[in-house]
Amino acid sequence: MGLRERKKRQTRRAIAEAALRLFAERGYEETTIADIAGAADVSPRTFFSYFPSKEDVVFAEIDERLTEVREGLDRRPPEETPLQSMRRIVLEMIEAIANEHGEYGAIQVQLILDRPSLQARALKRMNDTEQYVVERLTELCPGIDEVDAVVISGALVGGMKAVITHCRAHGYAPEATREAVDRALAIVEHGLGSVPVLTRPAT
Amino acid sequence: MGLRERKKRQTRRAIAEAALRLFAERGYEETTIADIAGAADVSPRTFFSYFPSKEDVVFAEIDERLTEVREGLDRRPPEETPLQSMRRIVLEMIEAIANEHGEYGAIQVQLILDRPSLQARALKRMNDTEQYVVERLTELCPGIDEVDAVVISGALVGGMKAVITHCRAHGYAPEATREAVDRALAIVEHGLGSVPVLTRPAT
DNA sequence: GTGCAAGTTCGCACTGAGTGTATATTCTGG
DNA sequence: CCAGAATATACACTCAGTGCGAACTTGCAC
Repeated sequence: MGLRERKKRQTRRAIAEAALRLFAERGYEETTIADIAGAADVSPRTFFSYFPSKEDVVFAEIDERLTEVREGLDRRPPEETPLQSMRRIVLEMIEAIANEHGEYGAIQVQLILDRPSLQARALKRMNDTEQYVVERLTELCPGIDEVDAVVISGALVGGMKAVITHCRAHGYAPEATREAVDRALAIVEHGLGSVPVLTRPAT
Repeated sequence: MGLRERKKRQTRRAIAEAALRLFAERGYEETTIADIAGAADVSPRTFFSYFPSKEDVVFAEIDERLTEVREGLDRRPPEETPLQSMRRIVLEMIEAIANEHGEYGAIQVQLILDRPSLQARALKRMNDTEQYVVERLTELCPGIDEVDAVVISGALVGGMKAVITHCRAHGYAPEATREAVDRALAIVEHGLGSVPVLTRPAT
């Protein structure tokens, strides 16, 4: 790897870290591109050759994580059922998020949860992942009904979302996480019919 | 209702229609706030006292629709099970969308599907609805597990999303729609276990 | 009607995100 | 060391969105 590419990585990292640090210190809206560029020792214009927008810098790492999820889906051993794959990947992802806690990961999540516009972008990414799951699913199970595939994918990703939310609220204790994942997947597998309160009229 | 309020409604409508028309004619990015204001015969500054942003004008009607869904949830007869309520509300909503087809409804959906940033906002709204369903659910079924509630809500709204997507792709034929809704809800109710391809290893 | 208070529109000046472009700087391969 | 490519930067620009104060319209009391 040449000097050129190394420097590029370095600059990208410098910008991302400066941005996250400033966002944490003084807030997202209160930080301008000029501030970030100044802190990272580049020109404001250069910021945009590394990140297409101010929002994207928040998602830099998260995108890498989502790429890993996709790769995990692609690499799944053939003897696994789709549900087993999902369980494995979700657990891996939660663990990765939990481990990242010391760095800027927590700040990112905090930012995304606070700013509605960032929330919207995060949901878009989730949705893109959902689309990807649909594609893989139709590829994996030829002849599967289209509605089935979309609903299944939605339920799986929805469950993942639920677990992440739950874990953030209750810390990342490993057994509790595993429990939540299993509980979510049980519903996805056996249906809401297994939740009694839903099948009888409730006032 | 006084003259003041009538005029306000009128202006709001004029702005929204001018905006949608221009978006359809020359594209979203190619239309500036100044263009819209000019077409609606108001000052650019006035636009922002009716809509907080350019994006929001696209969602004006859709927000009303979502409000209706919430109201439908609030008004549900006590003898219905939550699943039955959901089926009813989804069918009502699809029908409303289908009827709106003659007006600017189609343009709105087209815009949202094309522009990623609008897509993100639409997903945010879906997610807010999901939150609302969770709240109603915990209110309706005291003592329900938190993970359960989030997964259930995610699956229901995911199913709704699936049906809307499916209907857009295949037209809004009433029986086909009902079929898709029932298919989606069947999966949600009885679980993925009822879809054979998922429970055995598939390559 | 007249006048006053409240609501509404508008013009103006401003900030900040993001883009196009031309110029300088830095790296790479020979 | 040099030619050419990649990268960084300065500059000028568009557009979304905000704050503010002045002008105007409406509702209401007298």
